[in-house]
Amino acid sequence: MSDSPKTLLLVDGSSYLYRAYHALPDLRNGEGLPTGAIYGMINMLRKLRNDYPAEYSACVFDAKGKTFRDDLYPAYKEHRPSMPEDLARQIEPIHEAVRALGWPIVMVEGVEADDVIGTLAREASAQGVRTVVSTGDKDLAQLVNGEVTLVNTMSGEVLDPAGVQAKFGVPPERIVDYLSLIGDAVDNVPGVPKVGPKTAVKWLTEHGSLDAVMAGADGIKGVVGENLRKTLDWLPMARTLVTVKTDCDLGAAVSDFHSLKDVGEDKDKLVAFFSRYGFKTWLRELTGESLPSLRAQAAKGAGARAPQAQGGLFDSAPAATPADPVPAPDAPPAETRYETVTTEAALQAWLDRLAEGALVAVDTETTSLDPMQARLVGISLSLVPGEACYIPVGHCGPDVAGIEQHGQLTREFVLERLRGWLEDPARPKLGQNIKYDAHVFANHGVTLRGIVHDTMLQSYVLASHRNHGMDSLAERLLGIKTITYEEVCGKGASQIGFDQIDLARATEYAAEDADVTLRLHRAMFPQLQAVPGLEHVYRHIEMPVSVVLQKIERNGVLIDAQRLAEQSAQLGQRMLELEQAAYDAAGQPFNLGSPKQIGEILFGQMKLPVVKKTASGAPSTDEEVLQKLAEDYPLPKLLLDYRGLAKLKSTYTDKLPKMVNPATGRVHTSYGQATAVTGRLASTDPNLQNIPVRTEEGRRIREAFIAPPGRVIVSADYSQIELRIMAHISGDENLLGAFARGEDIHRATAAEIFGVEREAVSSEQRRYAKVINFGLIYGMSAFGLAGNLGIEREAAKHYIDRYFTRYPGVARYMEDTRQAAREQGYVETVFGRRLWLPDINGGSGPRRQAAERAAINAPMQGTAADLIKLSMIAVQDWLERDRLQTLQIMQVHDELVLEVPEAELELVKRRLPELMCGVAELRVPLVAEVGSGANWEEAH
DNA sequence: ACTGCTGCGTAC
DNA sequence: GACGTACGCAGCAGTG
Repeated sequence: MSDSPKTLLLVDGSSYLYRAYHALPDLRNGEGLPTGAIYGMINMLRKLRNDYPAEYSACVFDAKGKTFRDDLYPAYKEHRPSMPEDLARQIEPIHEAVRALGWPIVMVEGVEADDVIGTLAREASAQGVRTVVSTGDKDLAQLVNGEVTLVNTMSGEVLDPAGVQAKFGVPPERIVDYLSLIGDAVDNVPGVPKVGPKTAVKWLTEHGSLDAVMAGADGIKGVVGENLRKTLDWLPMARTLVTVKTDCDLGAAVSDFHSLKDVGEDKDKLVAFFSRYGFKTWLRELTGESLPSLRAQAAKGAGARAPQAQGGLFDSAPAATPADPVPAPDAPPAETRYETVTTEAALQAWLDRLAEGALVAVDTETTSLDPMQARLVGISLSLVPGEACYIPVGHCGPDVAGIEQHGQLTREFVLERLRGWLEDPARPKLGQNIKYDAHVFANHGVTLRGIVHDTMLQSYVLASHRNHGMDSLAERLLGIKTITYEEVCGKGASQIGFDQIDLARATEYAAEDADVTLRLHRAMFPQLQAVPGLEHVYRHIEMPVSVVLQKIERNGVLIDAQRLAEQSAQLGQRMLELEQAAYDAAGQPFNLGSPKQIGEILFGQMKLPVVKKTASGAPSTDEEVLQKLAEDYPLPKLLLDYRGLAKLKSTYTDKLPKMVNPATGRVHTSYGQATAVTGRLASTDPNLQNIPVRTEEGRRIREAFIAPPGRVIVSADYSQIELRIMAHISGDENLLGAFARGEDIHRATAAEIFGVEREAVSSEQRRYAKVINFGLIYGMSAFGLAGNLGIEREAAKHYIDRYFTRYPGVARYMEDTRQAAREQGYVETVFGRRLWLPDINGGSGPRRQAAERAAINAPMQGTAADLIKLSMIAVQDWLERDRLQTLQIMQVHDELVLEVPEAELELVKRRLPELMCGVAELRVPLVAEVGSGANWEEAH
């Protein structure tokens, strides 16, 4: 063994092509040519060159031509989809780039890349040269030994013999056996049916080798044993196919690996290439245009950033929506100065700048996406576009006392120095979804105050139907391709925490976020100010409610987990009984949770009539269908009952206890404030806006939403809010009159439609009227109404006509709204919130009709959302002003739920509905109904 | 194992 | 195609 063995670096180019193509977004250069795979490939080769200095290297690609495997097994790689067009167009450019970077390319006709790599690695080993193989393909793990290592450049994973053992459960020399057993679906090489990684490892561990497994096949029980015996004849062929050859004839061109030397970059070619494909950052590096020193320092050794967008990237905005400002195509790249703050002096310098009182963009990096669990890893700040700092406080390793550790200031020290500014309501702050950052600071005992702007909410108010993520906003409005979190931390199983990222790379990413947030504000806020209604919604509804939402989320709600567990047990018991009954009715067991299997039983075996089909053409088994079939057969009813119980158990009684935060003992939902296009909130993790209420069974879940001792739950909901808004907007005299007189609105509607006195309305008639009233809000057609009521379409049309005759203002409103939507491209709420409808003119028939229904619904749903948001702001303001102990804990679209000390109960029950009804003066009275109790069910 | 889609069902 | 806005479950197919 030599003191310094030489290294051969082999890149499995073919496997990386696909991975780079799929992993990266659809990048294109100025000519519209796809460049994502090219970019990924160059990036990867540069990184490899840096990480693994090698005396010899090559990039290996598959070549044309049949291989020995095709001859042995004609079905080899059959069914594999052909290469996507956009990738195929990048192959030639990739070869060109690889050559320009100085890498030898090896392609041998009739030999797969894997076999080329195997052969070269073996030759190298024979001559005492180490080999590093860079690949994303697990099959090559069979090549690993003392001299050959595998590296997955995209995940950073390095596999030596111990690594292979750890990853696969078998050593490298058993990988071939392992692959033979499980097969390779991608290459269309079958293994033993029903044998996956687990079974393969188990067998190989027990018997030692594939040969031994085959020899002992008779002793293996069960279906898998049966399958193994059936496959015995095939397995030798499978082994041959999955074995990488190490003795190929590579021809004269690559007679041995000594010829595989890096010839160095061809700068002229690279310059031409980078400019042709629009890789501006790399171009700048090559042509020596220096970057600002701090920026360059931050970028050192961390790979280049993605190329800048050049115009082809911008999705074309629907004609009717506001045009995004697009930067001039030849605008010079913005210069950036990003600083990593790791000393007391540097922190003080930033504190001095903060003291000047300008608007500051704030962003936090953390350990978790869960806002209540996230721990602070670093803070970034920006006061001037292009300039930002990153203050790391939690990178690598546990906390220790003092003001400095791991080359960073400690979290306690930084937060104490920043606390005065962070908590000062007079120091204006800006963020992108700053509600999240407020939670993070709160997790460390710091109350973020002075939140005046949020770019996510600006985007939402300007165009609620578009994306509001920072990366897409930056691209759309600034023409900047930002570093994504995924690029920094990876994704899926290989994702690592931000605290693991080195400070230079972390600064690049985090400081950019603060910088970009500030720049986005400067791009969007003037647009908001240009439309008074939008500025009003932003300033007086969205920004203040954001602060309230953060408090509500933090308050959380107390859950009686014990009670839910009991319910789960009962539900599970009854499900078992239903399951058995269903098996008996069907004559065989099947998965009751699988619509597909239900369909096979009902419509395949039992030949029941197909009532309707799903979107994909399969026979539907939804509630409506089962309901109908249940009239004539017993099984559908069992399935219906089972489904109802399964839903309750899986979604609610099992799930909610798992969502209890261990630190607070309560459930903390997150309200999405920029999710629903109409202005409504959305609740996630868990969704507390769809807790059952309609059935007796479901309502029991609400009994588990409780108050702690000495407190009660109070709930107040707006009565008929959307119909009231319809009356207000339409100005229909008849409808306004009914509300003014405080009538039961469905009864009044029934009296009008059926032409009877209020007192003479039957419950059936009232039910019809209720369905019609709801249908109107949703823009329902005669067809829909007929389906819903189970009546003829003609009859439904008759009722609708009758309705519009009695409420002509409503008919006028519907038509006016469609008209306005077509002319303006948007509709508005009473408070000026806009909903853009790109399909209202441009869309195809069905899409345009859907847009028309959305146009009719949005002003009502959106105004209701505006009203309850104003209520939440007013209620929170009142509670804090009067220093009450009452907490707001939930919002469910037209309902507010509070947790109230008994001493404040009477006050809250009186004042809460007053506040809710007083937030706006409409042409109809607003009515809120309030209730209280030991749990949500009692209060509702 | 992970991802994304389908089918279904819950809320207002 | 036919009723608007959401979230999330289990199953399942495709992919690594």
